[in-house]
Amino acid sequence: MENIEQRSKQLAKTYEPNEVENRIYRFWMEGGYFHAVPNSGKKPYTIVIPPPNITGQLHMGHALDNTLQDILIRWRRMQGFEALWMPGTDHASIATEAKIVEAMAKEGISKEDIGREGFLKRAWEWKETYGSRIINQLKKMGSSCDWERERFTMDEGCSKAVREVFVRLYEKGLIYRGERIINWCTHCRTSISDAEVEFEEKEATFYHLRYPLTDGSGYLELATTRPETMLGDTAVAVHPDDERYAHLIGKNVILPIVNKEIPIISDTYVEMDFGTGVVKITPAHDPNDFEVGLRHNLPVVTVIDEGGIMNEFAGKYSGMTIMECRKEIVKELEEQGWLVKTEPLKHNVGSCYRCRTVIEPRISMQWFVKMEPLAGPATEAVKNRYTRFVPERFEKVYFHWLENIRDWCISRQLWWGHRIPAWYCQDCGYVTVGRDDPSVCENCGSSDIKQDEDTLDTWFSSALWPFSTLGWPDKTPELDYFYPTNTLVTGYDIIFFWVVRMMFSGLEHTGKVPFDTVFIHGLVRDAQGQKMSKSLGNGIDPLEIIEQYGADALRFTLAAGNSPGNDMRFTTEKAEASRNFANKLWNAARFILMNIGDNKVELGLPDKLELEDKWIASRFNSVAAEITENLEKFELGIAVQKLHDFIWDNFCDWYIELCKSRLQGENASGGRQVLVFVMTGTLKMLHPFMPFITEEIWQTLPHEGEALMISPWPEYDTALDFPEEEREMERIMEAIRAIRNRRAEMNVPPSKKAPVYIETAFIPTFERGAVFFEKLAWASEIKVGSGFELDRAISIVTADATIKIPMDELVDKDAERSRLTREKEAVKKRLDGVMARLNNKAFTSKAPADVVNTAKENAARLNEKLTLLEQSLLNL
RNA sequence: GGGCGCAUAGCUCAGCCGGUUAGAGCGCUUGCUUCACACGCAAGAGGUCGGGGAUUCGAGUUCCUCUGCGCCCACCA
Repeated sequence: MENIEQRSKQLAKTYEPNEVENRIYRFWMEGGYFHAVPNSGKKPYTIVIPPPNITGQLHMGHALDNTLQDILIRWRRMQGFEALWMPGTDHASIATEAKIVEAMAKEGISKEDIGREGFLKRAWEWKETYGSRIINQLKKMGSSCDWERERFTMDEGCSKAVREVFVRLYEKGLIYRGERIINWCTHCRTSISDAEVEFEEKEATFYHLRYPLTDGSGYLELATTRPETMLGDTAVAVHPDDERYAHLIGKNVILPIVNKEIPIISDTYVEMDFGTGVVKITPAHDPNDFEVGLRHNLPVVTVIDEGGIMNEFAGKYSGMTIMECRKEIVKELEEQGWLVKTEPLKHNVGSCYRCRTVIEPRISMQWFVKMEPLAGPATEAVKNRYTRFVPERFEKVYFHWLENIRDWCISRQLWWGHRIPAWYCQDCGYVTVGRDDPSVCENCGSSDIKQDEDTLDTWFSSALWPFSTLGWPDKTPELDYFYPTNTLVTGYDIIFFWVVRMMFSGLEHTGKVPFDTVFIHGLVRDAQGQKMSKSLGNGIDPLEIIEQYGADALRFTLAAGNSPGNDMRFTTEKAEASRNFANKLWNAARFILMNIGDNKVELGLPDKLELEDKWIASRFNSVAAEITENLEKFELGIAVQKLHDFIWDNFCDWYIELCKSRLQGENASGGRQVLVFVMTGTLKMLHPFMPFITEEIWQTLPHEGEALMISPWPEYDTALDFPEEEREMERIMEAIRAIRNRRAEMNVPPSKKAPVYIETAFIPTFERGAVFFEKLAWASEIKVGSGFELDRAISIVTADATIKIPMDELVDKDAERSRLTREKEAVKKRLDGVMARLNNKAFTSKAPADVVNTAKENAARLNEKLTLLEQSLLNL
């Protein structure tokens, strides 16, 4: 307390976030306030962080995601929950491996040069160097994660969970290995899952080719966008019902250039209306053709290798890239007369979501998770409301995806990741899969076994994140207490990648849903509404915003702009407005501190409350109730907006102003007490949104407890409910606004004070409020009563009072008359509207009582105002 | 081919269960060296809530339909 004066002197005129933020964050860390422990006697509330990639740098998406999580976790912590925000990072196999390979390339080293061991050593070093970068950036945001529990998807515990899950699923027959056609990225040189393929409509050329019938009776015309794959054609297909070709089914055609006989088959996969109704079948390089090939037992001829180069089966084209080969083939087909025509065609092309390289469907031996048995429970859990989405519409997306799900290809031809725990016996061929690394074949005992070279899809480990981080598969107190977690906060763009997989994994392995609520947010876009991206270079760096405006301003901007599930635009103008708000708050605190001076301030409200005290207390109270409700409903944007309005409008623009004269007089201590009470209470509610500045101010003001971040959340208190005083204050405020309005219209400067005569039926109210008119309505003198006889005065009419201000030289009776008449007409028009409703039997009989009552009160007020206006006109 | 979202003040967006005179920030206009704050104060202008129809005592809000943007999913080569 003794340092308040000292502190208040230190308070700069404008808030300087940078120094404050680092100091406050350290203070929280030293206090251990972020740490949550099991079985504390409190109810748990848990959020697991979507683990950022170790390659990552904080971008606006992270900033939004983490702001929302921190708001929720701080709020729940203050509400008295044992709030755990579980942090960590993801190894991000493809992205990380690509980065390391890239870095090595600069040194002229390739993966093969240093081998698997050497590569992994480098990768871990890389992780040690860069893995903490994103974590430090999250700290700059103010994130109150339990850093003592920080995890990594490839740490010992997570790896153990991954191994356990793999073995369990394998033993249940839900993981299998097989030769399938999968999505192959020729750049990353690995398979990727269906979810990792991004489709984009592209302009292509549709080549119409003709293949001659072997019996010499003619040709079969077909069309393709990929002529180079004809080298791997093993059939042509038509629809069984297609009369045009029915007589040809079973006959053969000669594959041009290759000069090989291939059969004409029929399959319902062929669309009769599309192209010529004839499709060339290349089982090795097209997923549909692969299926057709299976149905018809067609041979598979692979002509493209894993690097996107034509292989030895491509004959003379061997060694060419796909595009080179296409060019050559088309040229040759044309020369030989097999090319009928070309036409432009728009069609969907899949590309790798990491590197944008066109996906090459490719047959290879891979590991898969059988999805059908897992998808059912995941669907049911949401249908039965064990987990819900906010906003709800995303459930539809979730269901749809699960309904159409195909088996998940989980093996990756990468080194950085969890290596597949399968060992192949070189003698008997048996596959040994186990929790511990085997030294011999489980089947024949041979010691000549080799581990699978592949690693698992990154998402395989992230899918376990909600429980692997809590200790699963061990039965830990953490798992028991914090699991299932409560809220999962993420963007709609990773529902498929992550949310779905956590859902079915959680259900399969723990028997419980991993979280009760999935809170979905949208993308942060730039000022033009474009997606922020590296290639466009339009990204706004959150760290720069923090540097310039402060972390609180960044958070406020993101929170205020959040409407569940919707995208938002980020502009520096918004950040600036948020910074201004922080400064407003800062100065309100400065004002209070200056007025406290050396005085001791008792905590809590004073015994005797003035009218304005009851008004602000009552407003504060309803705001507390509303905001809590908004937060419960995940309406964070609305909540923070309400706080903003309360602080700026009610507290700063009115209450502080109302207090000013009182703070100079006898009753100053009560005012100081109320100021501190409302300010600290408001700081509590604002804290989850703007943690740094609120903590800093709170520490400076008289307070109870060691930190704002662990002080109790304000609750609605019936003792603070003063509806009558709120109405009274409204009457006074309306009168003050009306006077200000009139004076502004007449261009009367504040320096020109004038007496104010108030004629009203609410004499006690206005007598109590009289003092406010001096400062806020520039009154030189106030009289409250009735029947004031004033010769040259302007009249200002509210529903509750007629205010007269003598201003000889400024009064123009004609202007007054026309103004009052205009106002009268406006009031009359509105009154007519209300009366029309009240005279409508259908309205009075069908509308609920409170709506009818409001209308009646309204009519009464309008009536009153109309009467007052008419009187003023008569008295002119 | 399915599904979803958005369309409200000059700009960016709120607006929950339908219910007084539709809000905020920025911008704009006018005035203000008011002893917390010009990153401020006071006052103000600005909206037939995309078009049409329906339900209702009452619709920005519900339903249908149309238009325009945007997104997601899907194996017509």
